[in-house]
Amino acid sequence: MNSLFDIDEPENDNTAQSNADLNNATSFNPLDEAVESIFHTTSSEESRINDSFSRKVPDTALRIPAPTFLDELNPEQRQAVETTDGPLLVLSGAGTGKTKVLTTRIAYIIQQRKALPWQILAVTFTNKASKEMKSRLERLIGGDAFSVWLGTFHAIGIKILRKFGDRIGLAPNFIVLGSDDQERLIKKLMQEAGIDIKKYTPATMLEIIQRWKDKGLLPEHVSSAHQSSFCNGQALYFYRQYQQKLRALNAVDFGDLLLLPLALFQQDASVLRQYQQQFKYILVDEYQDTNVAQYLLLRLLAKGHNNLCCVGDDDQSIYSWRGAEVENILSFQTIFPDAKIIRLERNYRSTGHILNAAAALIAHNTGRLGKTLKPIDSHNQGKRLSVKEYFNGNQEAEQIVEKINETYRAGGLLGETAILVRATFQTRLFEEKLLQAGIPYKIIGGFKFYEREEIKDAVAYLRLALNTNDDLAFLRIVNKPKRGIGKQAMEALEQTTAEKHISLFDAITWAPLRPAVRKALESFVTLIKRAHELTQTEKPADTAKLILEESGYIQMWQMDKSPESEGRIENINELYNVLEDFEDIESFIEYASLVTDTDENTTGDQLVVMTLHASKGLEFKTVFLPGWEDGLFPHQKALDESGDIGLEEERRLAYVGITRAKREVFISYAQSRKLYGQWINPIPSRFINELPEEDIDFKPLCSYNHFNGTSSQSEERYHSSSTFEDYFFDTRDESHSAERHRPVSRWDRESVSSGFETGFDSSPAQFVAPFFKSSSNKKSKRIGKRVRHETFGLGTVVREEGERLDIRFDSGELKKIMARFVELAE
DNA sequence: GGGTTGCCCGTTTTT
DNA sequence: CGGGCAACCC
Repeated sequence: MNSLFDIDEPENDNTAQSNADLNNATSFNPLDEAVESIFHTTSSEESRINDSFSRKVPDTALRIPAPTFLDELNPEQRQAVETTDGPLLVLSGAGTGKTKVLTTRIAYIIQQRKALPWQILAVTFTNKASKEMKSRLERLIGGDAFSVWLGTFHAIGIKILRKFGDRIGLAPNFIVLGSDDQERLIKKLMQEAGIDIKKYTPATMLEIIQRWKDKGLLPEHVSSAHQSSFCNGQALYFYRQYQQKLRALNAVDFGDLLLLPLALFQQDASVLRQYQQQFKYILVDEYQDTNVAQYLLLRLLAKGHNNLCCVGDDDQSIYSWRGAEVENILSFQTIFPDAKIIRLERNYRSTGHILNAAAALIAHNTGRLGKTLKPIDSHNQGKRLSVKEYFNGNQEAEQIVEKINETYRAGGLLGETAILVRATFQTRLFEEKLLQAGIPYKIIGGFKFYEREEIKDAVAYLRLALNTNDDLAFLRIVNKPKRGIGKQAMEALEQTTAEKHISLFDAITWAPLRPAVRKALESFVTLIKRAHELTQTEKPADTAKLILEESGYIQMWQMDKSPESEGRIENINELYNVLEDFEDIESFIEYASLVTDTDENTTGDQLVVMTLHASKGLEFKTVFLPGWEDGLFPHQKALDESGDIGLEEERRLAYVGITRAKREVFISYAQSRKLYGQWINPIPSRFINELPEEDIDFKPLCSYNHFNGTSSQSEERYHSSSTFEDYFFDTRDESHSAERHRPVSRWDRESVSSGFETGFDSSPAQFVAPFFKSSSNKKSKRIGKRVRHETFGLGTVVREEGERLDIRFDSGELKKIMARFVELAE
């Protein structure tokens, strides 16, 4: 068997036993009260709510108004709400009201007194989604919404581990590691083992480990079928080491928040049984993005009452690269033979053209469950999708921003518009243009608040103040600000740590240290001890303020004269604000380790720019989809690494993008794009060809005067391009254009390695990949080399044709010179 | 111990 | 092109 968590195997003693127990479970269970008291003792606030609720059950239930909320549902939605018992899969297409179904379903279950709020488990993927669901549920049923077990998979996992983690050797105050801590850890392990970090990167190693965890596999469960050849097959060894290290630190990573509850359930059937009995109804959002570990968790928990309702859309599965298994949703009916399937196909969001185009696109994928989205107003098709070609990425950004500016100035709302890109680097251009145009905007998913260096550092100070055994926090800040602690000192500390089995912090007392270093470290110890006292007496925000000031950390940034330092101090002040909302530092740290971005909600009327991935679940009146170029979208790496599977996922991403729009879609691509400082010339995305002609309005660059019927300014705009590049591409030799659309991917390093000069940027030389592959396709050894000519002086080789070189001299002149007339200049 | 240079490499990223 | 990091030098 692939996993020891394979729940269909009866020989698994624990599971078999719990199965037997569960078959005896009834909908009313005298154990409920006991279970409740077990589950609600740590969080005082929550237990208060739950206790008062449980005492007032009949009252509260009666006070729930008649279910008028059912009247707001269409027949399919209503069916999805009323089919409460047994396994149910709700195939919910984009914009068909799945959140409404989920929240109404919870309300309905409670109203029908099929379960008490805390007997319902509702899991989402993002904090944002759970927040949204909680507030909508509150509108339906009031304060009871807070008693429902509603949260992300990871938040649920943490809750379970805090309570029962000790049964698998995890102290209740374990810390949750962020990705940087994880990487640091695995890197250290690999270096200690003498691995060439360059060749086998810690990030890749972590990814392999993560995939195992996603599959619910502990090191001892990794069979040959799951083995990895990475790093000469040593990945498993490092997985084992890594887990040991985590345990020694009393830490878990994100994967563990799913994996360890599984391990716990496997090891301690009584714990599993308690949860199985508690959760009478389980609801899952975004089921298409669950991984195997999540699936196993759900299956185990649902064995109690068998009321599992999964909502998802296989066409929107875009996270397989992170371990999500579309298979979970595709084979739902096989796994649960008595499962009902309900399709939600009435789309309340988009126009006919948008839905047609999206449907035609996604129809190119195989292995779908299949569904057809129908618009509410089938008579009005709306506007066709615009597909537009631009000279280059710069012009694309400029004109999209210009277009947005027009509607903005005409009184349109920015909040109804989004620019959705494939890769984060694309946001840079838009940011620049939006800034110039003075349009309020928000880039989502760029820098996460809690991933910023200064925030991580501040949190590390708090962590260490709370627990001096937190070696990772220690490592992060021991020399920040500089205290003169270097490699030598750290090695001494680590050695002492290893010998005496004590923390790095405690090792200071024993380690052999040079006097100056000892003095520095001892005052650090005093500082942290004082910080610890502060945590006992002061409020969290004041504690943080005092620690960061007394440690000299704030001063460190104040002294720093780099342009970001001011922002860093602002961020720390923002952190104090966040801390105001917390009773104690422990709960803040937990929050900080689970929440990735605080500022997911836009303030005021702002345009949003974000990746397609980040846009899932959102909707906008107008959506811009720039950069539809083969190599960028679909992304070359997805194609290279996963072939047709990768292509299909990219196509689903395109589907997600299009279906975000209510009214208008603007797809575009550029003939040239700057990548890694060099120009490349991609071809239009193959997805564009998959859009039905009757749903789109295609505007190629060369024929703008024929196609543009709406605005007379358009022509002028094309010619008033503001950059050298625009001008250059506008006037360049037309003989190249015939080659422009050759279906050759140019999104790789090879294709940009040869090129010729733009002719405008004299120094340093800028390269432009040709529209065609250079006649001699062999790689050139001379391009980019600095050379000296007797009369023209220094220059850079920009093109090579046998012995004939094109050289851009520093004077700005471009000349053809035979190689023998120049010498290499070093 | 700390600053500097030179080389490598570059998706997406709910938690 | 630019960030990150390791080797290298003061």
